[in-house]
Amino acid sequence: MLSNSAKYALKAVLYLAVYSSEQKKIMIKDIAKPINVPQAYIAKLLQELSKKEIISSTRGITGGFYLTELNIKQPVMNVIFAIDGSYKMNSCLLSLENCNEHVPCPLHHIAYPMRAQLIKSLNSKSIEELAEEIKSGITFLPL
Amino acid sequence: MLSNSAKYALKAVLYLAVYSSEQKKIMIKDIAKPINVPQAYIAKLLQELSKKEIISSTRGITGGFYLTELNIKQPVMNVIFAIDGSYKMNSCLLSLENCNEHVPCPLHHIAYPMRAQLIKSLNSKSIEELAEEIKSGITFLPL
DNA sequence: AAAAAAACATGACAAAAATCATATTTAAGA
DNA sequence: TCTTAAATATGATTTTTGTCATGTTTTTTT
Repeated sequence: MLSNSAKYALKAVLYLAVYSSEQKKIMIKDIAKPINVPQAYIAKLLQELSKKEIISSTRGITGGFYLTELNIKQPVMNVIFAIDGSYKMNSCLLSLENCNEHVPCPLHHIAYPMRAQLIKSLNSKSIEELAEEIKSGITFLPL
Repeated sequence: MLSNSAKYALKAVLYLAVYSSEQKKIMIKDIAKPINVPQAYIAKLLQELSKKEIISSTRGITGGFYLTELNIKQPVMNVIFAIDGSYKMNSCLLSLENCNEHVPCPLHHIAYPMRAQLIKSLNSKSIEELAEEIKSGITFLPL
């Protein structure tokens, strides 16, 4: 449903959403430690997100990763899609190609409604909204 | 959330639930084809399920796999646990060890209620109930 | 008792995912 | 313009997961 990579990417993006801005870029090494992900690994993921313009970055000294006002308004789902593609999230619980409302697999009625709801939530929640919840102590970033 | 192996196992068990009985054992080669899973692979999985007494089997000529009345009354979740263990199914969407109601991760409020609901359903639905739905054409086995 | 046909056990192999390493490019400051 | 410190690009390595192959044990039939 969600690759390890996507999970790591989400943690990093939320970290950036809380602690970075256009005026305050953050270096890869300062992201890796607090979110508890190997530096070289998260670097690769952030580069991919940057290329796809989910997040922003500048090179050179004083460079780093950050989120623009535009970046932070995006739905959380964008991060997941950028890393995993849409297949993983959208596929049926048994990974059956042709499971649908008209020809449902044995678990469809159990699993589909909840996945649909989850997808809806991830599409309607922005990165910013989640960041606000963290800032106000309603939710917590990893560890 | 669910390994490939668990998905294959579920398909096989549901196939047995629909087509087998103590009087009608089914050979591995006759299970593999209709559920569209490599024979050697599903063999290994069914042996594991048999050892853990989720399903039944007898050796020798006229042998095969089947479900007893007792086997078929089990919750669907048993199959998943037998193959994947409980961790995969129970872990938080971000796989954070210490995410819980009191210290929720940023996605907890979005994801947890749905996972809880899914787990509840998989624990309360028996293999038999799903098999009945297949028999009556409400749901469909793979392909 | 021997033969045949099934599950069972074990481990080898392959593919994918996760992780790590190295060299290159870019931007700022001296 | 040179040096430095950052992201970027590329690909190698490791680990995990999925797949396949081979031989062994068990049960029934002849």
